[in-house]
Amino acid sequence: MAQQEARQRRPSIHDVASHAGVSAATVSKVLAGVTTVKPENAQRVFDAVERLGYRVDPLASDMRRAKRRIIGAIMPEFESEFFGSMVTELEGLAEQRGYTLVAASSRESEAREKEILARMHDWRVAGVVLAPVRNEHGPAAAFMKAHGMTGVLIDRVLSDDAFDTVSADSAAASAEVARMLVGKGHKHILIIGLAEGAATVRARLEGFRTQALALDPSIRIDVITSEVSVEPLRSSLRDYFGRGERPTAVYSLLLKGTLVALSEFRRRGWHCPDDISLVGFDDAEWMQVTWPAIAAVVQPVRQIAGEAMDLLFRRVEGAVGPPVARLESCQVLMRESVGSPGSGPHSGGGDRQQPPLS
Amino acid sequence: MAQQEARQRRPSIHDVASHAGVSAATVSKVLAGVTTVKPENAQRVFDAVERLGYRVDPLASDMRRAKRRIIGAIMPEFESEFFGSMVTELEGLAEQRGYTLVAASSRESEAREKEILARMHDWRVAGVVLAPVRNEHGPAAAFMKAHGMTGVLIDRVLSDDAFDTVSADSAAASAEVARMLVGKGHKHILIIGLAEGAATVRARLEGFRTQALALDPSIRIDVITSEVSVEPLRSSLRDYFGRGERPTAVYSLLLKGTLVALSEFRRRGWHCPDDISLVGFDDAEWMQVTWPAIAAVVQPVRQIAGEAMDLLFRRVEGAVGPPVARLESCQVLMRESVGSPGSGPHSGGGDRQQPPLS
DNA sequence: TCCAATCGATAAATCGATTTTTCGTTCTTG
DNA sequence: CAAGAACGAAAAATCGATTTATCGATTGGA
Repeated sequence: MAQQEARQRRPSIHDVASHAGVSAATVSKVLAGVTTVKPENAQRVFDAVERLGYRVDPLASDMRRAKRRIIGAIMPEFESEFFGSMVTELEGLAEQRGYTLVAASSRESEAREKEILARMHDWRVAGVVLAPVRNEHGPAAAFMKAHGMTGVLIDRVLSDDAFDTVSADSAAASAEVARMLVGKGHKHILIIGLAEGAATVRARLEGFRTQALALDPSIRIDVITSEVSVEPLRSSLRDYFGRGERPTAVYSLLLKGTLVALSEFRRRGWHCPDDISLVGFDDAEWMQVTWPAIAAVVQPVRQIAGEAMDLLFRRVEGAVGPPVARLESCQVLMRESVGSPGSGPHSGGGDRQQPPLS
Repeated sequence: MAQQEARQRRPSIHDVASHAGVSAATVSKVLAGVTTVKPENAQRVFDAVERLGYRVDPLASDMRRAKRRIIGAIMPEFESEFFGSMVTELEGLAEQRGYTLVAASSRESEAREKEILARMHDWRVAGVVLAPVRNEHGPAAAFMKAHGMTGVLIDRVLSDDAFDTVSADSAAASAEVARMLVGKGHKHILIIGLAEGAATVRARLEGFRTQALALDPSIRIDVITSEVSVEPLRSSLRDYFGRGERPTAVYSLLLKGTLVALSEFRRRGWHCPDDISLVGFDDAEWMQVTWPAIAAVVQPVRQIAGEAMDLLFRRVEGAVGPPVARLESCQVLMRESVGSPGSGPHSGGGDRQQPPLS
């Protein structure tokens, strides 16, 4: 392995050229695989490359093209397993195609989302994978449209008139949850969620409601949502239980809601599934080892990432035609947090409230 | 807001120059804030910039400098809260200084780590924040050294002779855990961990052991570690309990271990803290809402990221001198998973094993 | 033998900025 | 009033690669 001095300037294509006794243009062609180069010269170039440890500067190489070999990825956050593995997948797929992935977190802010997008536009990225904070109608997607950027929208999105979209099939998964809960005999179910404005969350809600009512029209479905953050949701939930409402099952439309529900159950000393059943949309590693294990809808991260990148590169390579909207199907994992109503030892218990624990 | 046609070429500095009736050099100077430009011309430049919606191309702007305004970040994975929020913090700090953060996951592979590093070297990044897979002696750090890259090592690292390092003060935190457990009367404690070769994990182990033995020389400390993945750890743990070993407390040196311990407890029908106490190094959102809440050592992500970036930029700006090794102190959060031995209703219970649940 | 076609490789233009050099004015000052 | 300093801005070089235009040499056919 050719090693060069540490603090020295890196060899450029001209250094390779002079070492090989050819011009820089020839070096470029050899490295690009052009066949109209005399084999002898090609060999000299390869030797010089090896000797100097030369590597193409991707930044300089990208200078001349209108679109650089960079893909931007914008996620609402990096802290969750879902978006974390999404970035990992996207990174691998971009890399496979010789592109560099630049990921940024919008931190659940639409304003920041747009700023990041503008910055990526400055970088002249070839394409963007955007997981919008809210939905496809936000300022970020509008910016992409206005500036003719190529991109794909994922996750909190259903379909768009300008961009391809890929997301989990929330409605189908929710319907399956509904079949499961109704099948177990639940007749009073609470649904909790955030940001009802997001199309997918609405799809999760409607998918559940439609299926549940189709199976049993007499079923009672309560819904608690909060527009902004988790804290209002927590207090709404506290009020709801405080009023004496006793659903036999809770379906949380998102991970944060599952956590809120669990902590509220704890405050009140309720146990799953004896006192109440719980299912959450979105799975996490801890949910299968905690006691009881929490039933969850597993999102197909790999499929979403793969499909998104396929669609994106198709567009990058110039594909035209109307945008497509892909739905990838989820898996519903039954776990111990779900039981039949009235079967547990504590069922029908009163307001055995415990003092707050922290 | 000046809006331009979507599919049109973006305006370059020359477009701005001709619109303003000056040279490109003057535009560059105005935008750089050089004061030797006639105010009238500066105004014309600003007007043209506004009218055309011009923005500097960061890639072209970086071409001339030896180090580009890019910071590379290499993490072992993106799926955990710890590294997820680390990336978020690093991204914000880089952005504040006008740099772009390019994050990549080594996926717990040292080979991949080195490849990514080579790619970042090709990009001529100004600096790298490397969270090594194993420790500071891996091939990645060697590569950085050999090529004279500037960088900071974080997390699974204690100190290095070439790079500044920043990590959580594992030893101090573990000592505090030891004081806590010994204080509660535990006399037989099991420690589980992965990759004992990692300096920090060893520090966690020794920090605990030293403090615990200092407080009570008669204490029994068992250690189960696995070099590679979690599965060997799981089976070792199963064997250990299967042999009839009954520690009253378990201290897990890392998050994955905490999950493994919890699931093994579940298999056996043991409950925290009645049957056994549990403390984990590294905290996660779910640990405070699960039942019982799991005691944990909280790592100072913000401080680590901030300190790492401070040190890195100091080096990027040319600071010399011997490398420093920073330790940021952790917080130990007591939660319900910890109790006194022998106080629970099930204590001393036999091998009440349940069948595997999945 | 001479002109044309072909092949291989080089010179030069290009990408979009920054930085150094050069140059023409204007302002001082002896 | 002329020489020199000071100032402002344009021209040109630069970064490292790619691509187009150009050029020389060889080969072919007429």
